[in-house]
Amino acid sequence: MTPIERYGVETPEVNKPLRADARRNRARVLAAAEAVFAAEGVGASTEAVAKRAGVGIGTVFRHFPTKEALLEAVLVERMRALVEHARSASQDGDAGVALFGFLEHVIEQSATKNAFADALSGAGVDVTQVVGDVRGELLAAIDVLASRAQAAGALRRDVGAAEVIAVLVGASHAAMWAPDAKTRSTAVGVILDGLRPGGPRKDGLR
Amino acid sequence: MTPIERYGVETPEVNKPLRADARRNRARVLAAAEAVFAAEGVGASTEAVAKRAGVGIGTVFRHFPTKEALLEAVLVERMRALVEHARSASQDGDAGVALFGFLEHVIEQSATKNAFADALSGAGVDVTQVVGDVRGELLAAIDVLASRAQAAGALRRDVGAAEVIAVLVGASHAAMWAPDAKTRSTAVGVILDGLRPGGPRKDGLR
Amino acid sequence: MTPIERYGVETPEVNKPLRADARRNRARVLAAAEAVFAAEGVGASTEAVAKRAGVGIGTVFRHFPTKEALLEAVLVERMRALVEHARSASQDGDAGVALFGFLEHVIEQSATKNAFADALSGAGVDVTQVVGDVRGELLAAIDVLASRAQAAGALRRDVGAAEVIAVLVGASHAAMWAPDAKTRSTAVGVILDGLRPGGPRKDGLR
Amino acid sequence: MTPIERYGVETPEVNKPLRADARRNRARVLAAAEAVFAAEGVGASTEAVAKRAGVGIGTVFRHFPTKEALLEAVLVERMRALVEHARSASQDGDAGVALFGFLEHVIEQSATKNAFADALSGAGVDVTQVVGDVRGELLAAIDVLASRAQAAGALRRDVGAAEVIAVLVGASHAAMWAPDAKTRSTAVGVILDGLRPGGPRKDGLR
DNA sequence: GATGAATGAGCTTTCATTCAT
DNA sequence: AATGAATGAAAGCTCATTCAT
Repeated sequence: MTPIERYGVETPEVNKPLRADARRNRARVLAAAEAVFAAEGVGASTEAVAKRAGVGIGTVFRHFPTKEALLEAVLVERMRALVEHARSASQDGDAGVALFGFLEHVIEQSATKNAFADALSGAGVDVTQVVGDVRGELLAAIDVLASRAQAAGALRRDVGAAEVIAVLVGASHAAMWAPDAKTRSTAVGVILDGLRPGGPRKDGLR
Repeated sequence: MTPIERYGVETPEVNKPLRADARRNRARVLAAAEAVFAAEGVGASTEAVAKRAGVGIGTVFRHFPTKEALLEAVLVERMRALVEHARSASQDGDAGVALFGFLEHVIEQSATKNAFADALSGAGVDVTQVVGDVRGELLAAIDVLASRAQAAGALRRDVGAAEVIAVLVGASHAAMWAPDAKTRSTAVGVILDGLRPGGPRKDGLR
Repeated sequence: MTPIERYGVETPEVNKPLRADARRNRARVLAAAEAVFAAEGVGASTEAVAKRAGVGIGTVFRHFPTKEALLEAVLVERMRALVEHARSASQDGDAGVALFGFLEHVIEQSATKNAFADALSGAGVDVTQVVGDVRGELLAAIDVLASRAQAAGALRRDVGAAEVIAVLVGASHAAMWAPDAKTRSTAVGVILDGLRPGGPRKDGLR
Repeated sequence: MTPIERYGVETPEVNKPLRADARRNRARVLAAAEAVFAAEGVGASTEAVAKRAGVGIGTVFRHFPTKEALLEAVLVERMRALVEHARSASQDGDAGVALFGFLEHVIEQSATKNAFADALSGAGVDVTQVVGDVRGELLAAIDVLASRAQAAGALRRDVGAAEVIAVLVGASHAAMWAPDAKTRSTAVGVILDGLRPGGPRKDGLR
């Protein structure tokens, strides 16, 4: 379910046909912002977002009253997509495949889409209440994946959802930093290996 | 060789006393830039750096012709410190302790010092030739640590210096993202565990 | 005749019931504009007026094609109220009480209602033809008050309606400027005293 | 003494020759602002001020960090001029001529220079500490004029400096409002007459 | 007729960079 | 060599006005 459809949820049959264009524009602005910020970084100008969305700059500010609000909305959007993905992954029969498949998918995207990993870390934006809500949902969704994986013996028992996310953030950045595909693949493999049981050394090395 | 001494390179014969203050100023500006950018992010104004250094803004631009050059110099400075640290760590008797001690030290700093981890990843700045040089030095220094650790059986044999750095970058970001000390400690432990031998699963899961 | 009825003038035959809401809206917008501009100054946004009036911004512009037209309408409205007041004051038996009572009432309001005095002076708005009509009516109404007061020996004979209004404008601003009630009362008293006979010094001081 | 020379006071002989141009520019910006705001009102753009001063817009903001600060500086400048004028007027032999000459001079300027009278009333700008200081000086300077005039029997005894200023503000606005020279002259005369002794009517009309 | 979303010129403000002193 | 005043190109944001619904 895309965020656009959420609107439909609150307006089951018909409500205000007036807002059809507004809705369309809000979605276009959000998509444009996602693309522009991914390509040029959060320093990209709001004007660039407007141009990309094919709307006037006033329209951007009508929907998102400050640039920070826009950034936040993009963040929330990205996190929401993660939540969706995590939830659908939980349907997978094999709990281990479900968890690690999800993690690898996210990491893969990060390597491509500049600053996608930052969606998880808040990327310089002061995370507010709104983000807090989605963050909770993400934690819950990943908790499901993690618990099932632990029950199936595919995940270390000493980590919770928060730790899994932290490791995911780390792996994403490792993937972004790696200069070539081979390094990236190996480094990510190493990090994810740390999550598998057989885990913490018992030899006292640390 | 400190970055300051590089200036001496351009005056092979004698170091004129005239340049004493220039040298001092360059160092002060660099230190100020490091502090200011760490505290306020790379968006901080050059003027703020000048003020912190106690010099006029013209002086900053005399030493670093653009803001990007200044950022780059800070980056190089940070990486050089890493190189120094890695080199001195190689002196440690226990190769495993040497490597992991170094890694944990760097990660610890990252959690504290805003954007220190970004020094390794280039932090939005287009890394140029100059950085390339230091990066080579860092790779070499870490290669020494890694090789010795592998010889001592403390590090997986399928990773090289590049992979170790990638994992380090990842662990640093994981540490930065973690909301509390316990999560941070566990997540970092998990990631570093992945580097230890006993490594890649043999069960065909990946 | 209220400003609302002017609409009727354009529909000489019948007042279609259709226009009932339009009329109501025009009045609500005008009242809202008066309140908003008084509270926030003429810099207040048209949107704020619409919100206060409980109508869409499009409705405001339907009734008043530009912001200046809206300001002008507010001005006319205020002046019309003054005219009404002056006319009803002329009914008073004592011509002196009628005039000075009117003046003091206007001044009192000025001290309270931000920029009320500016209604008389045009307050930065280019006064156009429409205002000119009401201004004529005001001059006439005050001329009646002044003439009667002069006949009764309560007003200097060397002033006409224009001068009385000028003095009234001055007294209003003096009242607005005065930092406290005592200063205000004394200053206004001084200014109005100048209007009473016994008037211009004959001692050659000016 | 112009505001420019005040600088000289603090730098009796030589000090920082560097600031010669800065001083010149500050004065030019201030003069330009005074002219532009007088001509177009306080809504005039800062850019217009810069253009008029023949400097870049950055220069305006270097000297006055916000537009409000610029407005305030203009205000202070105007008030300071008033203070100077009042002080030099106090030198006049005839105390009555000194006071009324000063008042008429100010009023005359108001009629010409748009919004000059507003310098006294704060004209929509939130008056801050700085303005407060000058206001105190103005009160003191006018107090001298008023006291001397009262001693000489040229001014009502029931008014103080605050009341004189309030009346002055009123007279200025009356002058600004008056549509023609004759009305202006008469109205101003009437208001100033109220300040002369012989003052409050004793006939019980008020 | 009413609505409010869209528009874009224009405003204030910041900041990297230049250059006269 | 150092200074900091001057510059002006953006950037974020507002608001009168238009127009599709």
